[in-house]
Amino acid sequence: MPDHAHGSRADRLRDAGYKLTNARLTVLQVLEQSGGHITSTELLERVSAADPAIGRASVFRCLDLFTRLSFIRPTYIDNNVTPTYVLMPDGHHHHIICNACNRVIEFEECHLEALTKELEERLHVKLTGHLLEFYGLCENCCIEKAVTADE
Amino acid sequence: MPDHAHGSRADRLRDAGYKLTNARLTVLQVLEQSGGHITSTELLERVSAADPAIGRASVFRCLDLFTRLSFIRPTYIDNNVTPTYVLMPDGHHHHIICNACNRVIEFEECHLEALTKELEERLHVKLTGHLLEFYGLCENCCIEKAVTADE
DNA sequence: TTAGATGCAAATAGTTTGCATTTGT
DNA sequence: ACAAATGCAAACTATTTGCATCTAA
Repeated sequence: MPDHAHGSRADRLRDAGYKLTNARLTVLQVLEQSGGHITSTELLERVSAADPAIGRASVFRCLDLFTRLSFIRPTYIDNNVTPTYVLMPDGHHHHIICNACNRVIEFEECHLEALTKELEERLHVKLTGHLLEFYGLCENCCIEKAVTADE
Repeated sequence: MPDHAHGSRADRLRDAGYKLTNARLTVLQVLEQSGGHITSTELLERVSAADPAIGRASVFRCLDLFTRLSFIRPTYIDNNVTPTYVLMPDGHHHHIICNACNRVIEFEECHLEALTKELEERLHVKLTGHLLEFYGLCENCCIEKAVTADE
């Protein structure tokens, strides 16, 4: 078997009662090498390149499973294209999407620990992760818009 | 023309240079009557019921446009189903999605004003809205899981 | 050993496109 | 008047499903 160095998530898979199959480990590896954002189309290509024996359906079954386990979350980055899956390394992820050029700017801090705790207590829920998306204009598009407005 | 009582958003449409067509006003009305969440399939049905002359393609074109204008945001609530569009009344929206039963619990407060301001200053961006999604287990599913674990 | 997972290929269904026609401004 | 927007229906494409086979535990 090839080198699959992703202890933690594979462990979580096994602990939840799922088999550590080649398809699952390969998809996991491709996701983890994606740098945080990957579309289903790109994922299909890369998984197929890594191991042509893995079928398309299995890749989609992995995406389902990993979403249910909060490893990833599908979201729409480019409008009306195939979904983009974002990795949620510690159960959460945050980014800004530019409405003009679709650039994605990531940031780390969210200061949502207090809100998480408050919601869990008030609503009697157990929270395992979150996704925070801001929408607006990136620096470049702010400048362009200002220039356009001047003309 | 029927009663289209949605001043603010229609105004924003016009101000951005878009024509106030029957298709757009009807889709806007259906979205605003949706209570905050609606799938593209449901939307198509309701628009068609409201005015059978409106074509499917126009509805999708509206969804695109309204997303670009930050009136709505597509998201995946049920895993792997048609996208759900959430209304962002004041540019933002927040909810909790139960990973077990897919129930959506909305909440109002997010305390993100300070973070918004900080990001705008630090990254030189202009932010117009945000979506915050928490994932986890709702009260019912927490209880069920506890019961199951006891058996 | 065996329930769970896979790969395949066909079926499905949501969404987009091209174009002639209509409509808001 | 005329650019923008529409409706239609055909084309597309991503995703799902059914089933025989395989495999991790």
